[in-house]
Amino acid sequence: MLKRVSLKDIASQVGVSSALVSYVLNGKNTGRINKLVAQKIRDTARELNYRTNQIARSLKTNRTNTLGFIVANISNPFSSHLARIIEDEAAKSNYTVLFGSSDENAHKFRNLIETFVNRQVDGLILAPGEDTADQIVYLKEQQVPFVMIDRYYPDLDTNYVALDNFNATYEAINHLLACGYRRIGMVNYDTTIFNLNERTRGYLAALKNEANIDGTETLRVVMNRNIRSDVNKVMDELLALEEPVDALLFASNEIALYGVIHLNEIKIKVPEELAVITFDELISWDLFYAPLTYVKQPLQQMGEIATRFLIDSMEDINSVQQLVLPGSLIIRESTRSKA
Amino acid sequence: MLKRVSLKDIASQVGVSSALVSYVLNGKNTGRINKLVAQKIRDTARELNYRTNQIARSLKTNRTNTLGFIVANISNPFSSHLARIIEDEAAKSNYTVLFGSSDENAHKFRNLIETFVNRQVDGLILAPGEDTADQIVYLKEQQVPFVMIDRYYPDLDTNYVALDNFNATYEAINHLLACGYRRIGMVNYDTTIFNLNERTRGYLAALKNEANIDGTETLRVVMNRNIRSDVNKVMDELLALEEPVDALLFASNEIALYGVIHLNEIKIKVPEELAVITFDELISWDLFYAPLTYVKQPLQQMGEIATRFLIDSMEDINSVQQLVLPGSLIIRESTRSKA
DNA sequence: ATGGGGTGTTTAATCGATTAAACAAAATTA
DNA sequence: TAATTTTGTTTAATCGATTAAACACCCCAT
Repeated sequence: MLKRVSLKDIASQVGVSSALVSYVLNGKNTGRINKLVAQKIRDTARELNYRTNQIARSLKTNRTNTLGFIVANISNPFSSHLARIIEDEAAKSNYTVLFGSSDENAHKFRNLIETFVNRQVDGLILAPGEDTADQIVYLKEQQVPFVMIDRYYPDLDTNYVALDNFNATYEAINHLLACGYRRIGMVNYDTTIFNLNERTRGYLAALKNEANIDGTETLRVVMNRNIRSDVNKVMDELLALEEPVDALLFASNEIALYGVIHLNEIKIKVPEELAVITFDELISWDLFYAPLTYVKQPLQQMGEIATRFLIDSMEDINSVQQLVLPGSLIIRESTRSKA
Repeated sequence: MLKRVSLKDIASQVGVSSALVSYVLNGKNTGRINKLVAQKIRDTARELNYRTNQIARSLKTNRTNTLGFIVANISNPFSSHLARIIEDEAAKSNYTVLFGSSDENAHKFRNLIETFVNRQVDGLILAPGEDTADQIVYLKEQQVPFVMIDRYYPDLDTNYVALDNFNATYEAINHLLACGYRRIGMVNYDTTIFNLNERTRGYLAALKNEANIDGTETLRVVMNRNIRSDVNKVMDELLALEEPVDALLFASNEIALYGVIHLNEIKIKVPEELAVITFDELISWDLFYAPLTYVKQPLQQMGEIATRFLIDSMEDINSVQQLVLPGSLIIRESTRSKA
């Protein structure tokens, strides 16, 4: 890499001190600087193609103008879409975003936090997985500004923005009931993650309150380690019940992907034999012959608000803001009303 | 953010100079340092939870141990998968990867390069879009180590690793011919991007050499700005020809996504009425009732090799390595042999 | 003429880590 | 015992930018 042009190079070329060059290029002390000299400095900077050495600047100012965003899984479209939104939003406030993917692994999550903190990011946006509460507490102790997105710990007094998972799921189930479905199953992860369990709670509450049905019988969980085979297994179970399910709610886009592929394999007709609802807006849902009904999350808002909350926290570490946002149900072919 | 622990803090706690602390923690000068003192320093560092200030280290060493990866579009699974591979590969050599998405926009591409260079990344991995040749030339002039991946300029003497697009496409067409299809169409972008045009070249060559067919008549291009409606339009055209196409090659996963959704809409049966081949391994291909045949790119290899080439270039800026890799055709339902 | 107020610019310390070179004390050799 | 090596540690410069404080003028009012 060619040696880069520094303030000093400009200074010596123009014949002034590097301090003056710094003042001019940063627009400080503007009142007093000789206009001709200032112009000369600017011209020379352009001519030499000067670029600030951000490393040196950061060392002195203790700010990197960088945010870290740790997603659960970068290859999940939910994460990559959010990443895109946050990147754009942060850019408006002159921040660059670094990404990391924890792959739902607490150990990797910890490493990423460490990496980001070592690189002196100014703040963190986090979608934490299981067993990460200690890390969150640590960040709070260290007074590192951060905000949680999508996932959060309700008991911890931290910034967060997330979907109102309980009500979003409640409405989804309500929709199925309104379409005449009664044997409604659900497939969720076996997890301690709050927002996923809120979905289960919404499912059970809707069935109970709206139709006096006990959903526990048709609720199934799958393990992250053998997600695909587990999904296949529990679906087979639910469809082989004495009174089989006639509708199925998948608690995540990942579960739904495997679930729908399995429906293709075992040639179950949607929605005639089984109605399907899932979470998140994926183009994949349109490749299926019966485009899937889904709970759309307000990604744009979530990303913007998270960035806002974080920046507020960076200005005042005591600022704590929390928000849950409503989802919207996008109704399509896969939940057509029962004849 | 709490004031962080520095070398000096450890030094004063132990009662030695910060130089000695630096030597110990970096394992230099190991021969001469008193073992007890060294242990004490290490213990104190742990006790105070010391983390190197990478900013300060970078300023001095002129290395950030950071690579920049600019993808064409982070929400394309091709990109995010590659990002994941490169991240893991780079980590093995102790590099962190920063990501940026140019969204196929030359202006954004330029900005990202600037951002990364200002932040002193040690090297760049690039998937450049259209009109970016000037940027590539600039990087070469500035002697910034970089490698191109997936996309490259054949005329520029730079590092790259990419798919052998010509032969991969040739084989895909050959497969269709072998299955008995004769009216084989192709939908590609209207672009100057080399690797995409190689696909067109492979398509035409295979038809000509293997079956003496002139493919130009069934070749269609779409514009990036209205990609979805263009895809719909050209597909309708090809299916409405006097002699309609009985097979279709989509030149990218994005085109195929829209294309297959359209087939759902207009209820064309795959493969009975139309066989389909696409590029890239996407889970989406399995949501379609006739799982799609596709050209699989050797992503793992591409990512590993690109990282390798880049690191070689960082050690010796004159090192230039180029490689094209074969794809593999994954044959499935969407190209079943004609009865 | 003297002191006060602008104006324009420079000096010098600083951020935290690295590292060549210097130094001091102990150990070894002559 | 004096000279030399070895051992253990410190000094001080450096990376490049920032910025408070100092400085040197000039102008003007008392």
